Amino acid sequence: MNCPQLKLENQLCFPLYAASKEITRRYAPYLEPLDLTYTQYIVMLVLWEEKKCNVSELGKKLFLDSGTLTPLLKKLEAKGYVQRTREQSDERCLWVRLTAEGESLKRKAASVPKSMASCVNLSDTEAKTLYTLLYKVLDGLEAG
Amino acid sequence: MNCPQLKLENQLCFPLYAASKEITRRYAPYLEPLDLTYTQYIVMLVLWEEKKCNVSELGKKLFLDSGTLTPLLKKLEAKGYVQRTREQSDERCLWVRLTAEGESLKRKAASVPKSMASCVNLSDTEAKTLYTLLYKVLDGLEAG
DNA sequence: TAAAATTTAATTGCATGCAATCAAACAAAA
DNA sequence: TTTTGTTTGATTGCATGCAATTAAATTTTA
Repeated sequence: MNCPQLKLENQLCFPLYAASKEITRRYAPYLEPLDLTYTQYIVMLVLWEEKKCNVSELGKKLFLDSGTLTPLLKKLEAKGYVQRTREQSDERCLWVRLTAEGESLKRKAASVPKSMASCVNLSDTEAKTLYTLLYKVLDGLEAG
Repeated sequence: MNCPQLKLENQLCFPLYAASKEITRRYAPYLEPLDLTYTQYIVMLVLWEEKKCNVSELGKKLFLDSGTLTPLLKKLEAKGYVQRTREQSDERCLWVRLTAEGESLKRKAASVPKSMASCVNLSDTEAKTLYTLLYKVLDGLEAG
């Protein structure tokens, strides 16, 4: 059976999947000194901006569910980077806050984005186009 | 500390990571009737083209290592889709071949790419641009 | 107010992914 | 031929990811 649409080279999903994995793998050496995995790193990115966030907000921002976040946040707590505390008035709500150590880690992380950018072989224009198209895909998936 | 480069919205990696995950998740309902996960699906894509492939070739094409492929291929074998046999002349080499059932699954898979394309909210031109940029990233990572 | 529905995390089970290591088979060199 | 190195998969251990379920707390409704 001849089926061009089933050829690997005709899939859009595949370079997306592969590039994502390879990029994540490339982050590892830069994140290792911070004792962070890539997923832990993007959680910290949110916390460095927000200071305080509950699990469902984190999940919405990062497209991650509680099955992923709960154990990950417990690990960040074990490392001493965050604190997990229940809301008094509604104990279903768990607040995640940076500790002083977690806050100070931001300084060490500041150089990571530049290091990574140098690994990606795109011009500023190309990077911006890619960024826009990826968010268009994401928004489309959220809507659909 | 004010650090714009650490804002989530200024990361290129993040929409790449999130879009990849969401797309993979969107595939699940279309692949479920074939009894395939997404990763199993892309392995089958290669085999539908190649008929016969060893583990290292598969890994190179799909950016996956043996720690991922070995158990996955054993599952495909358990489902009856592939056959794993050692090369006579060099027993380190393991050939993966489609069974008749694996081959016939191609017919059922033929509609998957179109279904998925309808989930992605991009014009043909945008999709082509995205494709090109993603491969540029991938090639750059392989080279660097 | 009592029951039903909703919200929010946590848990469970399964499937990746990958680094590091191991083991077997083969190839090259001394 | 023995040793050394290389290639190829397999194994192990850790960290995601997600669907489905559960449990607790709160809100809505009858």
